[in-house]
Amino acid sequence: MLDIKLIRDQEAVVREGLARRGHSAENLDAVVEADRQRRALVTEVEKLKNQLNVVSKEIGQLKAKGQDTADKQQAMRELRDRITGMDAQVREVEAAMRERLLSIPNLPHASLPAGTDASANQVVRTQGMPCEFAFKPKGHVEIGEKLGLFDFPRAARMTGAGFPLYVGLGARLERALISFMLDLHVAEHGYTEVSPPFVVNRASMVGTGQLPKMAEDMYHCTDDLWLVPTAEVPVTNIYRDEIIDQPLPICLTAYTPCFRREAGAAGKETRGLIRVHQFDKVEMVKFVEPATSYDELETLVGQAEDVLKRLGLHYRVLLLCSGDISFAAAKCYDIELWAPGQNAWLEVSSCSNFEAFQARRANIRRRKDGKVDFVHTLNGSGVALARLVVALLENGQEADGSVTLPEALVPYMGGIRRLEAPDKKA
RNA sequence: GGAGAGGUGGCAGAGUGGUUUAACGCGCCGGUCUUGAAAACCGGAGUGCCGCAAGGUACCGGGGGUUCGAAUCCCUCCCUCUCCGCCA
Repeated sequence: MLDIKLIRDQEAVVREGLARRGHSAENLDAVVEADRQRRALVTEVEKLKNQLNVVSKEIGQLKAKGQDTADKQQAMRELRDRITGMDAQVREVEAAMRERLLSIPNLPHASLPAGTDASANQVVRTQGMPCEFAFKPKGHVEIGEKLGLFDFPRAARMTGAGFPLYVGLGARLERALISFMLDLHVAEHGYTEVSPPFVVNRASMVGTGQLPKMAEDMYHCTDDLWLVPTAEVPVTNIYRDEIIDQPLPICLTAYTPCFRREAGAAGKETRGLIRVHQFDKVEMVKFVEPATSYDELETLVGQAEDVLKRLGLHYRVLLLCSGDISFAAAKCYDIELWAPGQNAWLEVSSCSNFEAFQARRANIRRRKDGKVDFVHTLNGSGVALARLVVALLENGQEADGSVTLPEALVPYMGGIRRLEAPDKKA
C-alpha cells in the first residue's frame, strides 16, 4: 500500500511511477478524490462530536444538581443521529478508498530499467558455464522416471495434475535440499529458522499483498483460511500489527510447501516439475531499517546465489524492469538456473525489496529516535525446489542415465553421490 | 465438540452508566542529590486520524446495538485459561 500522504503531497511523482509500471491511473484518481471527501467529512463530524461530548457532560452535571435536562437530551438525540449518519458516510468513503489503495502496486525504484515486459529485464551477471554433454541431454521427466524418483500418474490420480509425488531417492533429495539450504542460511548467513503454519487468515494475505488482487491464484479453504503461496506470507506476518521492540535487521528463514493455483496458466509447461501447484521452498525474510534496505537487497541476492554456487550450478541474475516486477516490489532480482534438457533458463529465486509497501499494509513498525515508523521488508527464495531438482537432474545426468549429485549434498543424502536406477543397485 | 472463567497501557492490576483527560504499583526515560552508583525525591512517558497551529477526535480483544453519555449494559465473533470428551 502506498502512503496516502505521499499521494496527497506528491501526486505527480506517484503518477509517474505507476506509468513506468504500466499501471492505469484510474485507481489513483479515485483515491485522490476519496481522500478529499474523507477529510472534509471528518473535519465536520468531529466538530459535531465535540459538541455532543461537551453537552453530554453538562447534562450529567445538571442532573446531579436535580435540574431538568429534557430539552438538551432531545437536542443531543438529534445531533447524535446526524453524527451516526455522517460516520456511516465516512466509513463508506474510507472503505472505497482502502480498496482502491490496496489495488495500487508499489512504485518502481529509480534504478530499474524501463520496459513493459520480461524482454527488458537486464542480465546483471552470469555464473559458471553450461555443462558439456557427449550425448543429447535428456529432460528431467525422462531421467527421473527411469530412476524412479517421482510418479506423476499416481499423483494425478490421487490429487490432480501439477501435484508431484516424490518417491525413494527423489523424496530423499527433496528433504536433503531443504536441510542443506536451511543449514546454510542459519550457519553461514545469520538467519533464524522458523517453521510457520501452512495456512493463514485473510488479514495476513492482505498484509503481504496477495489479496485482494490475486485471490484467483490462491487455494482458499473453509474458515476463510488460505494455503500459503510462499513462506513470505506467514513469516512476514509474524510481526503484523506490532511495533517491533528488538534490534533490526531481523532475518528469518523458513521451509514451507507453496500452493499456487496459477489459474489461466494451464497449457504451458504442464509436464514435469517446472510449473506445479505445490512445490517446496526455503525462503529468506528480512525486516530492516529503511535506510539500509537496498544494501540488504544486494546481500540477500548474494545469499540466494550462494546456494547455487555451492551446488555448482550455472545461473544468471536478472534485474527486472519496471513493467515486470511483482505487485508489491519496488526492486527485484530473479535468479535463473540453466536446464540443459529444456535448453532454457528456469526461475528459482526472486529477491525483492518491498520498502514500506508490505509494512504499511501489515502495520509493521519500529521506534526510531522516539518516533514510530514503518520498517522495510524484503524476501527472497533461497531457493525454490522442483525447478532446482530439474536443474540438478539435467545438469548431473550421465550417459548411462544415472545422475551425479553435487558434493555439498552428499552428507545430506546419507553418503549417496549418485542417483541410479533401482535395478542397477547391488 | 461440551461446561465454566476471562481478555484494560511495556508488565502487573483497579475500575460495573456521568469530577476517569483509565487509579495504585513495578519497570522505563529525564532531572535533583552523590566521587560514581544505589536509595530517596521531582518530572515525563501509548497509537491512529483531522488541523498551519491551538486544539479536536477515535481506540480498554474485533464488530454491532442500547443511552444525552459506555471500559462499564445487551448481541455477536475471535482468542486465552480450567475441567470433561476425542485424538497423533
